[in-house]
Amino acid sequence: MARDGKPTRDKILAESKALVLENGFAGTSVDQILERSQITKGAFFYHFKSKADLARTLMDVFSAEDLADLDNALKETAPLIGDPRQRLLKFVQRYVDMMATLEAPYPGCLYGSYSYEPSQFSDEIKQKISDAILTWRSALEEMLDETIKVHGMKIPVDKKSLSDQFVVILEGAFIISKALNEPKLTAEQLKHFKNYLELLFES
Amino acid sequence: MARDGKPTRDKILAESKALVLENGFAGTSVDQILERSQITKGAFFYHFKSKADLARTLMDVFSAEDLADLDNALKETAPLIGDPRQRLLKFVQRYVDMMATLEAPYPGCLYGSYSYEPSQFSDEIKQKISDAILTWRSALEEMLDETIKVHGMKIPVDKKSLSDQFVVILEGAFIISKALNEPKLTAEQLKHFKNYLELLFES
DNA sequence: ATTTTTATACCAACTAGTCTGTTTAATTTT
DNA sequence: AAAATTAAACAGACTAGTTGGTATAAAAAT
Repeated sequence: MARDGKPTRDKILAESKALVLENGFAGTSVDQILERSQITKGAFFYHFKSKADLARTLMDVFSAEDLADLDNALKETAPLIGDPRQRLLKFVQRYVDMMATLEAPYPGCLYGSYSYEPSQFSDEIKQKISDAILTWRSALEEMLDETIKVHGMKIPVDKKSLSDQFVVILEGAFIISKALNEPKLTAEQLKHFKNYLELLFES
Repeated sequence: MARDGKPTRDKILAESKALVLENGFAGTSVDQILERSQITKGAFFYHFKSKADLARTLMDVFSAEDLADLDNALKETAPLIGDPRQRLLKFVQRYVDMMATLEAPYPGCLYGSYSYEPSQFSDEIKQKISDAILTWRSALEEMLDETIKVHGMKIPVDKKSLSDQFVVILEGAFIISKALNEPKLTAEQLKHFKNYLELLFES
């Protein structure tokens, strides 16, 4: 048999992700990755056939984790499925709580990072980002549908764009939280989204 | 005296900004800027003493334009100062209308771009970004204060973070709009912020 | 009014160093 | 033995920045 390459590969992925969020992808050199990961060039190119291959893998891993977390949030709130309004609010609250624990601004989202240097990435990668965002849209739209069925809406608003607002606020809050160095800002912003939903679906 | 260098300088700034939003700052080479601007290296380094100098100038120009536009929006809505709720809503609607005219996703905001490769920029530049965002916060907070004095709030919410939400939604919407290639998304997202304010300050 | 000067604006070629990626041979771990 | 990794040299393209010189146009001097 042979030795296990997974720890090395995981270390490369973790350090690369952090570096990309600090420097941008184009601004991160392979040599920087080697230094942070404490590995050699041979090891890097053993695991990734190119820097572009790393970019793709980073996004694959990130989006898989992101969507797995969405899935968890849906499952955790599934018991409230009989009260869709409560379920929706609980879902949002889960992310409020998550962001409220941060002691430093969230280091950033690869969707946002990649979107600000789009020419560096292939269409395949951009498609993956788009797919992930649309998965969030669908998940929230379904919860909204159920809620509207039961409660109606205080004022008529566009359902699709309301679904998008969750991700929009997250992405925006990550940027502003970093720019102002205010770790709690993201949780506060999500709380406003929850407020908005509460006002829209008053009981 | 001598010939006028302003057109050249302006061309460099315009093309650089576009390139930075496409490739990121680190991902944009001076040679690329030369090619797009149809100038030579000598001309570039005549106008900017380094690439870092360009980064600083780009942000100076961008934030100045951004804050000038904020100032315009405040002045345009100043006649409604006697009805602070209407003024606030009109202020937001102005940006809804502006974003609704876009036929392609907004190319991006330099605050967001710079925030996703923070190591590339000096503290001075980051301070400029922070100052600009805080200026937005103050402007909205003042309008909110006046509105609350007259109308109160339907539910108690944090005023400072509510002020921030305008910029948060803009930044987030720029990213998601680009990622999904949906030009109208930004206007729709701002509309939700307006809805939220209307629900908070029902008459 | 014509020539000369001057500061600015700009160009083309060059330099020193960095970038990603390759190669090779030896070594370690299971 | 097979897989994972080190170490180091190397190539070719690209990087930011420099240099020495030239073009332009207005002002100054004649």
